[in-house]
Amino acid sequence: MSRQRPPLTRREKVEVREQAILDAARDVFIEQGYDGARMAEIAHKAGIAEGTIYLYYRTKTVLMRAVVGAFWIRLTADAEAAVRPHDCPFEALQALARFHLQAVIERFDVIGLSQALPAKLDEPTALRGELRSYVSVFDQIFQRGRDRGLIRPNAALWMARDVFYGSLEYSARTLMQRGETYDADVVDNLVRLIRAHYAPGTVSPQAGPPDPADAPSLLIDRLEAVVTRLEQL
Amino acid sequence: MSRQRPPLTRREKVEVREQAILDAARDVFIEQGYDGARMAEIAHKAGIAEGTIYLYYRTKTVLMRAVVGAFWIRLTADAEAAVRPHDCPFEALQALARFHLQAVIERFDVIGLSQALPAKLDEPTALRGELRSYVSVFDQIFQRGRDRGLIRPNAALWMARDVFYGSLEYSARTLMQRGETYDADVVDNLVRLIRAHYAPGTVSPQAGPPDPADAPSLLIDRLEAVVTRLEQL
DNA sequence: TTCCGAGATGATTATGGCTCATAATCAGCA
DNA sequence: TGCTGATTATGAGCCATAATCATCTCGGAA
Repeated sequence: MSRQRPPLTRREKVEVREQAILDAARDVFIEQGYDGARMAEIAHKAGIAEGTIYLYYRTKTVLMRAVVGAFWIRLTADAEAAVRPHDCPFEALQALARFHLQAVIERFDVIGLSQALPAKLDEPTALRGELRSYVSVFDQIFQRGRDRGLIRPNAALWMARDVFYGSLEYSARTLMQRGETYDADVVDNLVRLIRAHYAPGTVSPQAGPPDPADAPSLLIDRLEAVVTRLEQL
Repeated sequence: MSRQRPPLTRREKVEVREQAILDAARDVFIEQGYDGARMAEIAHKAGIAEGTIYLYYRTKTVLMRAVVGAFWIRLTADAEAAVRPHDCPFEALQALARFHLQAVIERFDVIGLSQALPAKLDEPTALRGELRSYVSVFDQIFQRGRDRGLIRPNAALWMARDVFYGSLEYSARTLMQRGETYDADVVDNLVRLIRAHYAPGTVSPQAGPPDPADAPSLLIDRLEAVVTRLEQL
């Protein structure tokens, strides 16, 4: 519709080409898998010659890493959007769990590629950043819950995170194997599970019941310790 | 030491060769990954010609499937052995969790290959049986717990299973990324988590109104959490 | 108009999975 | 113990495809 001739600078042209390659590569990788995808087909779909790809991405593996990285960045934005409306941490957790389970099932192929990828690259730093960003959406919710006193303060955040993402990923796999799709019960079960274990006051059944008589003196001890720490900042 | 000439029948010779190929393939696949592994090297290590491999395994993918399948069968036997001594279901669960986390960390490479594999095979039946057997070690323990009334009778077994294996697998990944190894706390945390949620009678604190008596303690919990975050800045 | 060089091209090379014509081996038999 | 047909092993070569590189294109500066 824009009648005006697009004044493409050199830099812009490069970016357009780069995006075209990325788009074509995404389609072909998803459809054919890593090994099945042929660079010739990607080049053809992007409307360039085969050799040109290598001016933008040194190898096939690097190209797929770029595709998968872009995917995670997009997914992170979507997850944040899904979580934003919820103020209550547990509602946010529920929303994130729903989003993640849905995403893993829908985009199973791409996510599968992500896991196969790191082994291929020499630098173990591959994808780390993107994955870390995605996963930290959970961390922020968990932190908020802790600040509001809805979660035990001594809970190890990373363990909770592992349970959350690990369970959902595994559930997605088994759901798909069984030929089923998204299952709300899985999400509910997981959120209740985490809630039960990380709720404050709920003394974990491992340690013995605290002696009520100790309560006031213990509280004062802890209070003094915290004040001391504050003073030292 | 056996002076006697081993009377190898044709069938026995075939089995020996098959095992030699499997062993060589396992080593090379682990060392080089699927794509990095060259059939020529596997053949060389097995002491046979390249073409001979194809008399035993039709393709490279089929060969790796055999390697991975044998691995899971062995792992299942080991897991059962680790669990056997424990009569109490929760002790058994703890033992299984320890074993699994250890195994996933030690054999991360092979297990990673397993996940990359199914996508490569046309038949979706690939590996299903072996994985199902391995995973059912958990199921048996959970069932026993239910029979003895230690676990809510209405609990969905497969969801518990997903949480168990999913959490451990994901934990193993993050532990390794962090350069750490086996961590007993992860196992303890998970077992307590499952115990808290699946114990009978324990109504999950869905929306438990906070007991006013807990207020001071909760306040300090929150204070400690905030200070901890402040310190980490 | 000529010239330049960054950028694009695709024929060519290198690699590795897989095939197949041929050779080696073996059990059964006289 | 030699003969024989069937079974099993071999590795040079085929082919698909990732990656390379000599060559070409073309916008813009002189």
